Order: sequence, then C-alpha cells, then structure tokens
Amino acid sequence: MSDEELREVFKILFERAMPGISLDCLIFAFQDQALKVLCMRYTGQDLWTLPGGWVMRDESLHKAAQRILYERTGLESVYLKQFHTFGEVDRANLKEFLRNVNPNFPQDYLPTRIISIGYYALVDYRKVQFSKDFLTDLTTWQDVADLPELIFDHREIIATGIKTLRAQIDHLPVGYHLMPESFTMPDLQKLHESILGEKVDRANFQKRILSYNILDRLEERRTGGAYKAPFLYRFNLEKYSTFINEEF
Amino acid sequence: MSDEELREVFKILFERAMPGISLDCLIFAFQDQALKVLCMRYTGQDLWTLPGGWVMRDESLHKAAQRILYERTGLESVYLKQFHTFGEVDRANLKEFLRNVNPNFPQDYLPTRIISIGYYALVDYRKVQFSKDFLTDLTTWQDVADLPELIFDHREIIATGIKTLRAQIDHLPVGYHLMPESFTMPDLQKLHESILGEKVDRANFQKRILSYNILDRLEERRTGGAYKAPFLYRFNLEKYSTFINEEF
DNA sequence: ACAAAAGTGTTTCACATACACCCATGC
DNA sequence: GCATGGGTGTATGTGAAACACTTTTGT
Repeated sequence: MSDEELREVFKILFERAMPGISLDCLIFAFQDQALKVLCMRYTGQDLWTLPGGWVMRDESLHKAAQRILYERTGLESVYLKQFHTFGEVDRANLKEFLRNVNPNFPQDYLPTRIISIGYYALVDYRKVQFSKDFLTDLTTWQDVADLPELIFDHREIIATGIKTLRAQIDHLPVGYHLMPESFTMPDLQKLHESILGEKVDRANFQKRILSYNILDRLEERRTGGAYKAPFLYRFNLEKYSTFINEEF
Repeated sequence: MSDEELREVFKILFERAMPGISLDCLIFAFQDQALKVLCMRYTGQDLWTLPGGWVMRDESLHKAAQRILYERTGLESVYLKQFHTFGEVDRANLKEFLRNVNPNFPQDYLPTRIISIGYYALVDYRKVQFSKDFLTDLTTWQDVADLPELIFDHREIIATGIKTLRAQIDHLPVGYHLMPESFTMPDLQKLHESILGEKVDRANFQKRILSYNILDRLEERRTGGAYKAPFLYRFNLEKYSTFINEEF
C-alpha cells in the first residue's frame, strides 16, 4: 500500500470513527497450563500491542468490542466484559508513535491523545483463528506471567484486567469459557492457579468446585498420561446458568 | 447571556474539550439515615441530571473527575472511583435535547453522541457547597430509593454505580468517607443498610465492624435522644489504612 | 412499669483449611 | 517397590447467622 493510499484509508477511517476513542481487548485463553493473552507484534520490531480498534460513530461500545474480537479471532458470542477506561493524557500518542515507525506515513488524521476502553474476553484458544494486520507480522498467545515489551500502557491494561478477573473468579467459575468441552479437575485447578497467581489446595479445590454443582462427571478418564488417570468433567450449561443466577 | 454569546462559549468549550467524551459524577452522601446522590434540576422542568462535564484535551480522566467534583461541591481530595463507561449510540443526544429546551440555542458545536465515563465520589454532605449552572436552577440530594425523572440514561448510571458500591462495601468500610467525625454504631448500620438495600442484624453488624479494628470508641455517648444512649465512635485513620492495605 | 433502642453473649451451622490416607500408573 | 499424581475422608478453626438476654432511657 502506498503512502498516498494509506492516507486515504486513514481519512475514511477517522471520518467514520469516534475521534480519540479506541477500545483495547484482552483476549484471555488457557493454553499449556498457563493463562495467556493474545498479543500482536509490530513488523520488524520487538514491540507488541494488544488487539484494539476504533469505536465507530454508529456503534455501541459493546458492539465495537464484539467486532474487534471477531476481526482478530473469528469468534462470536463469547464472554466479553468491560473493565476499565484508560485516559491519561500521554498514555498513547499514536501520531508520534507512527512517525517513529515510518516518517513517511500520512499524519494528518492521527490523534495525539487516545482514550481507550478496556474489555476482556474469555475464549477457548482451540477455536481461535488469528488474522493479519498491516502494521503487525505476528499474532500469538503470551503468558501473562512473562510478557514481552508492550506499546503505550498496554502492560498496565493487562495488569488491571487480570486484577478484575481475579476478583471475579470467586463468584464466577470462569472455566466454563476457557476450558475445552471436557477437562480434568487438575486442569481446572491449574487455570485457577494461573489466574490467582498462587497454588491452591488440591482436595479443597475439588470439593469447592463440585459443591457448586455445575459439572457433570463423565464415564471416561483421561488415559495415556503417567500415573493415575483423572476423571473427565464437562460443564452442565443448565446447572451453570442456575448457579450464576443464584449468585447475582 | 445572549444566544450569540452562548454560541461563542460553546465554540471555545468544545475546542478545548475531547469531542464526544463526557464524565458523569455520582456524588454519594449519607443524609437523614438514607443514601443520597447529588442531582441538578433543569430550569423550569421536572427533569434532573447528574453533575457532569467534559474531559479537557490536556486533562486526565481522574483530573477531570476531580475538577467536576470541585466545581459542583467545592470539595477536594475525596474518595473518587471510576466504575463504568457508558457508550450506547443513542444514550445522549445533546443537540436534540438542547434544541427541545430552546430552539434558538446555537447548535453548531453540540455533539449528537456522547460517551460518558462514570465516576462516583463519597462525601460528607455537611462539607458540600452547592454551585450554580446556566441550565439548572436547583441542586439537591436525592434519595437513591426515590429518584426523580432523570435525563438520558442517568438513572441507569446511578443503578450501575450503586451496584459497584454494593460490591465494594464487603471489603471497604465506606463509612470513613460518608460519616461525620464521630457517629454511633446504629448510624453506621443505617448507612450500610441503605447501600445494601436491606436490613442487617444489629448484633452481628456490631461485632463484624469492631472486629476490623478500625474504630476508636469515644468516652462520650450520644445523649439527648430517647432511650439508651449509644456510644460514639471515630475512624482511626492509622488502623483504617492498615486494614485497607491488608485487604488488597 | 413499660416500650423501645442499645449492648453483649450464646448456639449453631456452613465453609475453608490443613492434612492424612488410599488408589492407580509408569519406571 | 517406589515415586508421583489423583481421589477421598477427617479434624479443626473461623466467621456468619439467628436469637436470647441485659441495660438504659423517656414517657
């Protein structure tokens, strides 16, 4: 794309968007026994960004979050929640940033201050289809305990999002959105531990989760692995809904 | 102020402000045994609004909230917390609203869509000095259990704010910000009850609050009233801070 | 004396915690 | 056999909930 074409793209984009208002999306998933968040790498740089986008003039915040999530993952109707709005004056000078990336980029329409609304999504990473972006060359899951260098205040956004998630996990069995169809109790425990950032007692965890009465134990066990084969469980949607409604 | 002068005021205002981004402030206080929220009445109408304002281009969200709070109450350095951002497309068509109020108002600079960031403040109503506004003629405390008709989605904003406050009260002894210097235990209980919207057990409340070890019992009791004179208490700032830090 | 409100104590129960014990599996 | 992980049971402690009892004060 030529710089002149890019200028035209920017012009049209920023005419359709709410000026200075973006939306950043924390897309959480549970992969390899760890809590991950979807990040994108700027082409040719060791600098990463959260997936985000602009809020369009004819689009509610929630719709914008759904669209951005769909654009980046191909997913629809997943758990999505607003958690904080970030508005420090110097948090995201996009014009300055893109000027450093490439001084030839057209800068007429770029904002120097962006207020960003933070949403987080809980997804099953097996169902995600990564997409491309004209500024980035790689999209991957990053371990929240070992994050790369991130643009602007995106590290703080992740920290705030995790804090919110942590506060919710006592009331919401978030596994429903993050685990595959069937899973073992030790797996679910690892998920909780990676969200809380600390170990929990095995026996007590099992008893507590089962007492919620939202899981069905399957006949099979997970065989093949070493040691004793653990039971497989599945969330029972009906019981799960009942539980959620009772809590709130 | 003439319409022409008003036009000039609008012009200057909207040049300095972030376009389409406002900030609404729920100012909570505890008065006459009930949780109140500060509302302002539009001149000559039975329609109310929350105190709000625009986020200036050189101002962070938190600074904007502090300024708006100061403008409306004269208060500085009070408890202030962001709780949600409201962004439905049709939530606040200011241009349309002001056209209905007065078709002669200059409308060139008015937005048709506003995204509003919700903050709530906890204040001692005895320290509040109400201010004037060119569109409103009355500023008062409204009982959250008996609200008047409110503009736009302000009723929903209040509902969401109270929900957040309710979720916080288990961890935060909010009385510190809302009660006067000294108070009785039954008073504090009434505060909690008006936030939670339900009665709580007297004996258990007393034991729980005292177990936090954040109050000093004073020598005096509140005399003059009927029946047994209750003890007076005061928040101990040092113990209070310790408690807050332990919780988070 | 009595009613109403304030303060304190007691019983019970739910739940989390700690930890012990047994089972299954691969080496 | 033994180390490791998985499943279950038990004892203990903490805190909430329910409620009884006592004290104080104005009428």
